Amino acid sequence: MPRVRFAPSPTGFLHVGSARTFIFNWLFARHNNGTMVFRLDDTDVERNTDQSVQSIFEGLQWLGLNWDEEYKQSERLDLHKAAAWRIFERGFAYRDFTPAHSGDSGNSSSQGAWLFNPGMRELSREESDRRAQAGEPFALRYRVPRGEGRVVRFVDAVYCEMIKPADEIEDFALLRSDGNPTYHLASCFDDADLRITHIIRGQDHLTNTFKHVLIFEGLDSAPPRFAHLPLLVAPDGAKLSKRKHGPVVSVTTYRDAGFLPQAFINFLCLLGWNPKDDREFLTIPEITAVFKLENVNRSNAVVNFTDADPFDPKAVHLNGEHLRALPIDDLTAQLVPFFTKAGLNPAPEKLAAVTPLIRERIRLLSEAPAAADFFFLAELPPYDPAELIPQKGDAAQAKLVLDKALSVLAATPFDHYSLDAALRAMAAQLGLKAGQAFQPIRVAVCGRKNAPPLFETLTVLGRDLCLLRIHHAIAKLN
RNA sequence: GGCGCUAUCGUCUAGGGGUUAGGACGUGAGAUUCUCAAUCUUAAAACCCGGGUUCGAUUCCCGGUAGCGCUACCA
Repeated sequence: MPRVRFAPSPTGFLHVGSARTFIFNWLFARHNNGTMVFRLDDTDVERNTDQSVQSIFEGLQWLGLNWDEEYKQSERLDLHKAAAWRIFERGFAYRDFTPAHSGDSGNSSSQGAWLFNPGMRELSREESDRRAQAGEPFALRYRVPRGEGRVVRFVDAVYCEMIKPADEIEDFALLRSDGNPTYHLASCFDDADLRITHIIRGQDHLTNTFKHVLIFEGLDSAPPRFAHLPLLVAPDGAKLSKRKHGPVVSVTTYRDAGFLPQAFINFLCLLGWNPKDDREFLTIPEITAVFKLENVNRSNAVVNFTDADPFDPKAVHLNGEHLRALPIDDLTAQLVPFFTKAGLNPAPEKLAAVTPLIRERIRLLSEAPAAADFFFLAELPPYDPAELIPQKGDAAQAKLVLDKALSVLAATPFDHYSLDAALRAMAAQLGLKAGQAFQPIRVAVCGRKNAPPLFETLTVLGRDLCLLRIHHAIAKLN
């Protein structure tokens, strides 16, 4: 039974790259009947914030994908330290008494020397113990095997076989001079201890993985399988970052803009993975059914946002499709908070009647209030009376139509078929095309030219309101 | 600088020694229609460059270039 983990560091909001990593882990777990572990990698006390923890949980809760076990790395600190010393006792690590680097990292000239700190590696156990005893500060470093032909290798599910000469891997730190474990140690120990079988994570860890397999060896633990995911990058090519790109990369931004989680997930899955057929609109069960790490590709994917439009057009399009796939009642329920936020408080029955009229006209939930406000406003916002006049008509004609409509609507039952028949008859009687006759009425009633189909709109609005608005429109024309 | 990864329409991608290089988004045109949408049809749009291997490379190999990543006692 596979066990996978998602291990975010709470140093900022949950961003779309992390979300995708979570999703791929989740899909792999669910596809293989495995276990999903959530682990908060919160060892960096300096940069961790509660707000970030909050944001991560908020984002994941919105996605609606669950996990089976939950851990906090900071609660396992003693375990990590003990693990480091076990590695030391097994001869895979040594104390390095060299003072920590003082800032400047531009050491391109010191080629070779960076691999390890000369001398320290060869210090006798006695001397090492004595200096430690004397209180001299030190870091604990991994003793990377040296010598001709020594290589470190692993097989990545996405990038295939990876091999690196051990001589190109530096003696990296396991414990800092303050005694605290580094990320690499904590992460690997936890992965081993939690019996993680597959590590699925961003490709930015691909080269770190060589160090990780070394740590697993020091831990006397068989390394898990690895799968590295291509990175999500911004249109400028840089790795998506909270720092550079701001809230457009935050999952909650998508939520607040009215994306459906299933659409967002669908979109993210298509970045670096595809089902090998021409389907693009996919439900979560559909994706789960066919998800394979082997179908993950190896090149970075651009999330195509701009200053003008913070969302990738494809994401928006997919959201529109998912919106339309939703049962009306579900969509209505999703819409409520967006109307509330816009200051409209639609009666539930009325909103339920409006939803089908706007469903094909919005791509984001947040677009709904602007598309349907006239259904709920007592008074129409001001509009240009010129809009009442159709293309090849004039004010007199518009007024004629509206006057006539007044009497027709007063006398017609307010259902779709009756209105259809009555208004078409009216148009014919006036010698006008349907479009010409309907525009004045639509604008009078909706306050704008582009709106849902007329008869349905009238029905939902109700006779009284329609007549009132037409009266107002006539007044505007005078 | 070193090491690694990657390279197909603007973007996401399929494909693969011989194809009209396929799909999707976006863009243009048209159909439908009471407007706008939705829907349907359609057009324009791509194999980074140079060498090999081969009868034939966009595909395989090598090199270059570019982008990205790693190169911390950050994660």
